[in-house]
Amino acid sequence: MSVNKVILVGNVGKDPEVRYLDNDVAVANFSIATTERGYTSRDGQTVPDRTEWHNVVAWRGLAKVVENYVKKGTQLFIEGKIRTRSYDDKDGNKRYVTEVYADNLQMLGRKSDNPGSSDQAGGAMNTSQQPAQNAPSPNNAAQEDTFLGNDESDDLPF
Amino acid sequence: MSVNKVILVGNVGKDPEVRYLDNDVAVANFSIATTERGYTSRDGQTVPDRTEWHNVVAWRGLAKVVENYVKKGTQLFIEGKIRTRSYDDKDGNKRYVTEVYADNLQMLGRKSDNPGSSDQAGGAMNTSQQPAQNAPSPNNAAQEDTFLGNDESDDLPF
Amino acid sequence: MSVNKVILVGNVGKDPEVRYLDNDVAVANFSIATTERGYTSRDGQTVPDRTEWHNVVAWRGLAKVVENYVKKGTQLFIEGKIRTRSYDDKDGNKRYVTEVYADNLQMLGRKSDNPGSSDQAGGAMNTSQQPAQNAPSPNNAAQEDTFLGNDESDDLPF
Amino acid sequence: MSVNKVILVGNVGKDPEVRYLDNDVAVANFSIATTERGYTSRDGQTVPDRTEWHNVVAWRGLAKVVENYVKKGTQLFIEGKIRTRSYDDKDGNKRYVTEVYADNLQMLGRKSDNPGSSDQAGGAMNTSQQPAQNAPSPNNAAQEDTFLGNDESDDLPF
DNA sequence: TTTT
DNA sequence: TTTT
Repeated sequence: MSVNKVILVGNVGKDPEVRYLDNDVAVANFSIATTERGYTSRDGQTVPDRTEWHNVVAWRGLAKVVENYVKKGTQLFIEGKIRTRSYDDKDGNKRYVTEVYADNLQMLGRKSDNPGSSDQAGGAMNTSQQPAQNAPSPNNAAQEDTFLGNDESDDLPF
Repeated sequence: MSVNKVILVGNVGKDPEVRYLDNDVAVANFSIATTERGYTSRDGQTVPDRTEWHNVVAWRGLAKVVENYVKKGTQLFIEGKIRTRSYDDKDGNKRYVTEVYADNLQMLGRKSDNPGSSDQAGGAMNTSQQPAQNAPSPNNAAQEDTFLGNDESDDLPF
Repeated sequence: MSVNKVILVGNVGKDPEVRYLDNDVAVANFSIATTERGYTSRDGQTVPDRTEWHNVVAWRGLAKVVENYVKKGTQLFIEGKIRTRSYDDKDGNKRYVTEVYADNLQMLGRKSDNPGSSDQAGGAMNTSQQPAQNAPSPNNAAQEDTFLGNDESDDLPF
Repeated sequence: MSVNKVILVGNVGKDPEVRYLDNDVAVANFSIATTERGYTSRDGQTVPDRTEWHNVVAWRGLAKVVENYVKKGTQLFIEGKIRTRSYDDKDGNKRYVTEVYADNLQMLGRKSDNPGSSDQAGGAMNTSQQPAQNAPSPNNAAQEDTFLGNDESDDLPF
């Protein structure tokens, strides 16, 4: 009876931090920036650009993709949800931090933009749409030419 | 390397059609309307309301929710993807129809609006968000039953 | 070159607070809850429901809609963006709070759910999609000015 | 009281077609592909990749961006709405075609990917959020002062 | 802290 | 064909 969805496209600010829990579960943390263009209003008021930094958290398979292919500057598409968690700061005060919990993550740009990336690099990891579970081939070959092999084009509608 | 996402909030036009395949997989079909408000532009031009009808397809668990709780007039939130499929019409011509393949579906409105619905009725069915979460800390008591029925089930299409 | 989009469907926790700035601009603040269903994993682990509270801010026309029609318990659809702003707490420490800045807001449920609402009450206020077009006609001419009126402007705080 | 939103990230199939109506309004048409990864299910069933082609329509400013910077292969983020329109085919039969009417469009990838693009080239065009664009708001009162000064900054909420 |  |  509710929906909590976030969609971001932006650039990663620093190389992500990835750690492994005792049970070998991977967790990645990084921030990504989105910028709203500034402008000058009719009455001459200038509104500058506004950059928002989002703290993103990714788990498991997604965290591994992050570990292997995401780095400072990478442009990403992220689909996830908002989560606010609390923690006690050094003075014992309760603090809150809001994060974007990633459910899906896609590396954007052309292959050439993600040099470190193998074919699977450019691919996507999805904690949700993954139809099977075991998800066999991560994000394989087929993806490389992301585009080419679409002979369906011909028989396309209209 | 790609995203195909649709989000709709609208009202169902007729009672859905639900059928079961040989393998007992349920499939539901129904249409939902979204309406854009019309307006009068500065130059006096009147633009009328515009209603769009979307053909929605739901499978498995989602189809069962549809079967049990969705009917003519029901207000729904739908998350899914666009799919265009072809078929041959009676004259042997190839025709195309574009549908919204539902991955998540939520009944909107108060419980009282969905009389036939039990707690789970008002709930959600989600083929995607599944067992994601991790984050421990709940978030706070007060909200607990904020919204009842939601059993998940997730599911999956082919 | 970036996208920052949030979509929420949830229930308002308390009656909203609406105030007017010196320039008569309205600002509304309220929180809305979204709940993720808990579940029991295959290994018997129970994950409880998890409710997230989102601080929402609406300006101008949207704030007025909030003032007139939104109250504790109201189910809303909200489209907006994430914004984190800082402030100094009583001890002079910099604190951060993340909010959802609403660009579009829709009251959900049947009319009967929103008793105080007139036709437009139940309607939507949209700081962005606004005059969108409708123009039935195919693709051409008639549609032409389809767009004009859209400038939008709206928004933005700070 | 309704929502009709589409979000796509994909690659353009061919160079777009852009034409100008008598009133100098630009209209762009092009198709973009999104691909769902195939997979092998637990029972050994192989599900191949599935590519979906979306017909996109952009107007005015957006169409000009398309004209100048989008070409075959360009990776795009598109936000828009679903629209189905009808037309009569050569045999006088009513046919329907579903399109994505773009409200926002972003070129993805690094600058180097969009060689022809100047700073604004790589930028975004938004028929909705664009605050600047003069053009006053047609639509509704509430929106009127839509923008003006933003001195509110000071008197911000909380 | 990123990007344009 | 729905809803407001």
